[in-house]
Amino acid sequence: MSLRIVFMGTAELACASLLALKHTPGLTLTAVVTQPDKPGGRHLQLQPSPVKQCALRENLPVLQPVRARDESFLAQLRDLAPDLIIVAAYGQILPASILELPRHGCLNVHTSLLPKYRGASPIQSAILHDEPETGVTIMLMDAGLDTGPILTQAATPILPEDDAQTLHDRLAQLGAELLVKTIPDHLAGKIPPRPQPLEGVSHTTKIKKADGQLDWNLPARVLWNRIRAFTPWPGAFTHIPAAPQPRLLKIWHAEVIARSGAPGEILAADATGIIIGCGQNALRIDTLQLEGGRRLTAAEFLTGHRLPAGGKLG
RNA sequence: CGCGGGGUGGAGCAGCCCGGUAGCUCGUCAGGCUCAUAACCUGAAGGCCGUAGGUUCAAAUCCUACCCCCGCAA
Repeated sequence: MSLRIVFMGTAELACASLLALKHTPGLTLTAVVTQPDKPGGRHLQLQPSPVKQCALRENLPVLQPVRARDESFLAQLRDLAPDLIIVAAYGQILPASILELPRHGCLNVHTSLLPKYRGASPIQSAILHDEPETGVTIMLMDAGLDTGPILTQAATPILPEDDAQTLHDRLAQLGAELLVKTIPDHLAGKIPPRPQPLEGVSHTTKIKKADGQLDWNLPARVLWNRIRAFTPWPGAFTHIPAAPQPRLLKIWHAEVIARSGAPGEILAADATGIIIGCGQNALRIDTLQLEGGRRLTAAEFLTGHRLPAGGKLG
């Protein structure tokens, strides 16, 4: 008798887990639940979520309730009679009525080492806080926000070359692997759910576009972490002086170097990078993008744009 | 029809408003200088100016449609 599973997820992060479940023998994905298509992209056209696209490629049935708490959806879910629900980056709070529905409960894949970084932006937060490592947690969901008891965890170091994208990809993979390893043990009752410690709890909030604005008065190390945390979204940015008005300049990649200068000042600009003074030390920008243009290396950028030393960014 | 920027020799940009010899930085190639060089000097190659129409004596430049890239917003 195959185990009946309903998968609930929306963001790209969840796709790896969905695929892993799909290819695990002994499990039957009876439905994939994801958020409704939303207008987005350049012409605000309706776009299916990454999970929906993935589910359709895998020929899995898709449900897109506007509100997961609605009675009509609950009725649908009951008809599916899931033994287990897996939730990953779904984007809606689930009511107790859903959490209590499957006899094996609802498992959540969360990309942090809980109880640290509960909430919306665990990956970015770990980078911003200069953590040496982060990881994924598989937990049994309860009514709170990422407060459920822990089943399993796996850690991964945050490397200097990591940004939110690379870390996201690695955690998505790690989470998927951990998930399929955890499920059989959980079903067999071999994993006692471990309540989250009260010590070390922290919360993250949704990242806003404005968070990407770089304040050059901050130490280079802090800005470096911001750049990595906000790549690829929302992007770390500053402004370059221009007429009639300053132009948005996105910073994709930079490194901290030992050098000092006025915050925001262009200390040097050559093929090896564009060096900007910070509150402490300096940042050497390697990869950047002017609004309207594509992403360029510092060398490419400088062949077509003048950035005289002494100019100020902000 | 959400707002906006852009497609110009291999790369990045200027020129477009005020139509009329396609320019700059870098790269490539050749030669020179040098102990030497990614440095410097000299020279050369390389472009149907996104596509298709239109206006005009003449279009990269003005008009129309389409394709593609990008920023904002979501």
